Amino acid sequence: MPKEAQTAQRRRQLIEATIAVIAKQGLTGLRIADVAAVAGVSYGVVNFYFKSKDQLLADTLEHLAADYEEAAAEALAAAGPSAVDQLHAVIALDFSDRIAGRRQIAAWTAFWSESRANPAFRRRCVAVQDRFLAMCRRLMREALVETGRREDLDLLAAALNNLVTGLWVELQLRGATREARLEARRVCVAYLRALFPQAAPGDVEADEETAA
Amino acid sequence: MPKEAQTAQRRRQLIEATIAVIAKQGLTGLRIADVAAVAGVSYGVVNFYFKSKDQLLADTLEHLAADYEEAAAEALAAAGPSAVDQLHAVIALDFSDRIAGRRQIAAWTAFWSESRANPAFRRRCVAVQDRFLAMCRRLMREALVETGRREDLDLLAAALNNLVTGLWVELQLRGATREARLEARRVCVAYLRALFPQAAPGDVEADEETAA
Amino acid sequence: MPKEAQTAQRRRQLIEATIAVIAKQGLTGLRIADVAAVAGVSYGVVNFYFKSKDQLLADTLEHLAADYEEAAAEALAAAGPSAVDQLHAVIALDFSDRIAGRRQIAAWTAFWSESRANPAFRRRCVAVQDRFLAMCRRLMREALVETGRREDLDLLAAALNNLVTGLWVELQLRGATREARLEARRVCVAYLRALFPQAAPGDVEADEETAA
Amino acid sequence: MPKEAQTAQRRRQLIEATIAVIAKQGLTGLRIADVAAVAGVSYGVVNFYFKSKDQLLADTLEHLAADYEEAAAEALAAAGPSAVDQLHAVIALDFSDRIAGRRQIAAWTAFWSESRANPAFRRRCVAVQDRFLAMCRRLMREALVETGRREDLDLLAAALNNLVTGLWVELQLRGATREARLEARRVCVAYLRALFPQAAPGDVEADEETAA
DNA sequence: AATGAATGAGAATTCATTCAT
DNA sequence: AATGAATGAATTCTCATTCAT
Repeated sequence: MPKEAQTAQRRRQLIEATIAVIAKQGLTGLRIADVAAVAGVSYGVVNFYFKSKDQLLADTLEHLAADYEEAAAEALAAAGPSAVDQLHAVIALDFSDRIAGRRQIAAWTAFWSESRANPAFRRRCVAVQDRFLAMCRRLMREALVETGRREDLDLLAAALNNLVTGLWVELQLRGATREARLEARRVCVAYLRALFPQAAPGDVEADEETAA
Repeated sequence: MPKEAQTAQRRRQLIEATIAVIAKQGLTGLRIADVAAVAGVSYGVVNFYFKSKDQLLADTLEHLAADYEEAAAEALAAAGPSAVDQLHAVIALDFSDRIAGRRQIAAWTAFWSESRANPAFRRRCVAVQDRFLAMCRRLMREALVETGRREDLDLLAAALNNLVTGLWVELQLRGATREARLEARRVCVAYLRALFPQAAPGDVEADEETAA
Repeated sequence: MPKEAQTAQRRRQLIEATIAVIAKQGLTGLRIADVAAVAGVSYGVVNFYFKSKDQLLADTLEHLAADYEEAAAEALAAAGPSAVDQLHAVIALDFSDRIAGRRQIAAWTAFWSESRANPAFRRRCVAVQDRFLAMCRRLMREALVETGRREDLDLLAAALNNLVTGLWVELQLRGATREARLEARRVCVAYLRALFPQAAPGDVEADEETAA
Repeated sequence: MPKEAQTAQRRRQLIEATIAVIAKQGLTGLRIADVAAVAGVSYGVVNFYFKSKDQLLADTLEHLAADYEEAAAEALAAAGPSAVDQLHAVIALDFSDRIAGRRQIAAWTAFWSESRANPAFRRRCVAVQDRFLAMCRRLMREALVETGRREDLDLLAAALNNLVTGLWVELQLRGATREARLEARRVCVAYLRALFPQAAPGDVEADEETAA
């Protein structure tokens, strides 16, 4: 393996260990030594690849955010052309195993909670939300052209965005099992159905395998 | 002042200082010494009134939760008899200064994020959510009797619940200013309007003073 | 004891322990834990009274420098009115037990050696040297008025200053025993005698008890 | 280049880098990695050519000392036959660019300061001083035969020795610029003139180029 | 020979907790 | 009750040294 790839691989491994430790012990219980232990390396390695614990956390958030944004782009590209279908594709992604695994959700909620104290966290979290909200607005605008306009469209787009966020907190509180994620997705779908009664959404259960 | 009341007062003062410090420094940045400094007492006092830092945090969450539950009961009692009005009253409370102040929101998100690692936190947070969800279900069931049934009522009630949660995270990320809270409330109201188009809600602006 | 005095006392105790450890282990071998052990306290105490190791060192240098300047002022005040007598008094001080003890000399040479890398050290060391040089110049100017002018007076004053410095390094290398300090003083006196042959200096041996 | 010569060359390169790093960061700030970086090699190389950091430092001191002793022998050989001339030649060397460069002076003062804690350092530093002192004694004895005896000759020879040492500390504190070295040399020359008024020394400025 | 990733001992620092005053 | 000095466990970070490539 070329050296750069190996470095990237090691960093990724440590970041994933970090997310796992946050999920298990919370951000307040995160110890460099535990990260190293989970990654199966000596703890010196962590400070070798990340200048400091702060840097490790910043890079962890960046990894999480970039992964989400990438997955969202892919999901949109893979979905059908209808705006409603695209909304459903995004919702499926948001509660998929890849994106909304127990560990990722724990990490996201940790970063959200620290974001008032850490400007770098805040900026990155807000950037993700901004993009997600813009996407929701665009898709809902298109969907409502198809199904009939509403004057409070931006508020309803924000509601979708924040509904997803709130469901993630719920998953954090109750455990992001496969069943819980499916139920969360059903809540979102119910919301979309309430808004777009005419557009028949795909069956939640049926989609799951594809999304996971 | 009788001794017990004075003790309760001191504890409350320290708990509020704890919430303020969490808001400023995050849970990872919370130091007993800072709590004491904010409360204007020496740090020995904190260990005098709370067995340990863990206990201080548990009591802080309890304070937060009890305060919310009490305020919700009051808000329901003060609202009109219509289910839709009661829903609006709860929403108004959820984004009021008393309940959704910058500091409280920061504390709530912190407790949520640590709840997987701390069973005591988890239990208390889930209890609050359970009650809120039950209330939403009951009120929406009643509201839908008034306005027409839906089969996915429980999902829509969960959506309301989680929408509020998500909006709190949004407030945490973007700052819980008065204007931001008002906007969050508008999002909730838009959701309710989408569900109950017939029921004309009160004006958001007009309510604010009452709720605050 | 009033609280402030106790704090000052503790700080002094730790600074003296620091000097002792530098003398024994060198600056590179200085460990906070050793300082605490020598002072007979737990190592937390060191960070309690000094924000950091750097601060401890800066305060140690300040202590050393202030002590020297104070002792020099006292020595001058106590000496006779003749400039030559004052020069001899300063020399006696410079090799006295109080000022040129084994430990102090080790500390001074350590600070000198680090002064290029540490601007704060450099400033303080230079300030001491500046004052000492100014004093030498003034006294030698007066002494030479008494005994006959020389055009290279400033150079000869600098020589006295640097001779003392060099003798301190010599004491560091060979051990600042009482006898070694006495010998160092004899070297200085020989220099002064070479410059001021007419002015009969006091006997080195006889002075020692007074100076120590 | 034969293998052994290449090895010697590499070692010299690393030793010079060590001296440069001591000058920049002090002995407490010396890191193997910095030495390697200054030498332009990877840090593994340092441990390849020197068993340990301690060994690197010991070899650095040895290099410094041997270089000085060699240069002194050359300077004496190159000087005229008169003892006073030889003294002046040694003084010129002591403040020459080759011997008293900013970096060397920083290294010497570092080794002096650590010499109480490190017997190997102490022995080597003392050996240099012993030889220098013996040379001063011999030359001054001869010079005084030429110009008239003094009973305190050994003390005056020690004074010369320590004056040079002290001036090096001064250069360490104030910066060993060309001008500062020239001034230091003037101080020594003034001292020699005070001792040997009859022996007209060469002009300090004129000598400089030869010495450097 | 050279490189630099990996290791882990060692040191500084932080900070909750204790307890004498 | 309140204070804050003292303690020392726990943690981060540094960096010399090892060693596989």
